[in-house]
Amino acid sequence: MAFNSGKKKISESTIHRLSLYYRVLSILEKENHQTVSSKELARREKLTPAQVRKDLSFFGSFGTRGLGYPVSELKRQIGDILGINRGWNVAMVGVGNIGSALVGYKEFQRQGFNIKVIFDNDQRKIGSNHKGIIVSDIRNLERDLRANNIEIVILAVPATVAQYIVDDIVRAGIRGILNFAPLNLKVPDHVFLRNENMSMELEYLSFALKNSETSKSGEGKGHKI
Amino acid sequence: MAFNSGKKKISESTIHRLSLYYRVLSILEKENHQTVSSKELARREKLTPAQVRKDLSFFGSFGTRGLGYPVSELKRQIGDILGINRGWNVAMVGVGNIGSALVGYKEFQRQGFNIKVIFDNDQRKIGSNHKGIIVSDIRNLERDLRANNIEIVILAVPATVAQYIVDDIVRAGIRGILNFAPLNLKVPDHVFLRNENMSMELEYLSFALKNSETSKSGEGKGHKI
DNA sequence: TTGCGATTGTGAAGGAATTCACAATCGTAA
DNA sequence: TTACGATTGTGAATTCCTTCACAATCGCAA
Repeated sequence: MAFNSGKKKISESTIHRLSLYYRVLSILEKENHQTVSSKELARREKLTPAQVRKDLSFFGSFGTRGLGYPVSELKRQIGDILGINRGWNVAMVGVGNIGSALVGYKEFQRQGFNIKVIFDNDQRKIGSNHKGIIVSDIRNLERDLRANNIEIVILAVPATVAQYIVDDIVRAGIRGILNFAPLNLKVPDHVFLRNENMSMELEYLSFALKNSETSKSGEGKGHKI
Repeated sequence: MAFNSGKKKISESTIHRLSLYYRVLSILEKENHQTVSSKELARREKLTPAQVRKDLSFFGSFGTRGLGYPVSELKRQIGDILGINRGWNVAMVGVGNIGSALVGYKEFQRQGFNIKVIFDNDQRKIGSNHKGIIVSDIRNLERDLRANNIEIVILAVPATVAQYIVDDIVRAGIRGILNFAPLNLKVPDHVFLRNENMSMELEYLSFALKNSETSKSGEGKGHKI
């Protein structure tokens, strides 16, 4: 393929799978593999080889026929596509249960998401040290987001106040928000909002277990009822 | 529609959307709405009314033409479909950052997932009290999972030990596992394993932001490159 | 009791994502 | 220098998912 000149639609699932490939490639790199085939990549992620090749083909041709893909090189390329090689300045808003756990979550840093500022409204927390970062007063949200060149905000506050805070965040010029609060937030069109709903997968398990009691299902994509 | 006699394939997305409907219905119930139309439900979740109706139609016909769906009744029905009304006994394995945050996560209980036991291998944590639950020694994993009739396990341990622990969990007869460790675990066919990958949505944001700099995209499903 | 606006439930159509299938092409070994 | 097994990249075929479009039918008002 020539180059990524033409505009193509990339599906959400493809992007999510790139994340998976990236993670496996990191592991393969540590295990000193030089190359990897679409077959092996697929096996590790429970996908088909064709799926892997198709996903990658949207962005270019990274492999060598007969050999496979160069592990480190492909990892770097996917990192470029996802935009995680460049690194991002991230702020955490809310240092309750979830928020403080995520501040200490190594995986984020490893993927290039650097938490630079933490906000809370609790006077007892403000000024305290969380994993080397001093908690800021949420009343200075807009000012401190700008001062630290924050590009992405992770929101881990109670649902009751989430919308007000999002409005502030948007006003500060932030265009990427990851929301952990269990509600649907409103943002302008130019802002990217993603929701992390941790109950969802538990509920899927619940559904699967409930229905497997009668109709013993294997590992297929869907479920019989 | 008659009844759910025939076996139909239900897609993963449909189940995930049921979770969304359930959450919105809980909110509508609190706001004292008696009925809700597919149009309104769709608006709140940024879906199409047809999608909402089709999803529900897989499981029965819950609405009234001209009126919409009865909020509380539909919520109960979806709860039944997802299997969350009956409640589940859940164990948390690993009380590090993520694990201890999730133990205190109210949303799980609210959806019928009751954390009954907590395990860790750290002698300093074993015996200590986490949100009213005494941390058990992971060496008693199999015994205590059985003793407490645990049906679902949430795994929040370092990637390095996750597979060993999963093997134990499977040996204890558990058939539902929610994994937070960043790796792909192997389980037998009869066990349902779901992965929660919190970096994934951040990486999607990264991709979206990176690509929006040039090709200003709106709120469509996919992304141009 | 009839008529009307609103909304569901669902086959059929349309669109999107996945898989198939194979030509192209690599590294390697004789 | 050629022959071969392996593997990619990709149009075409297929499968899966979403949206359309409309008959069916409800509550309500006159």
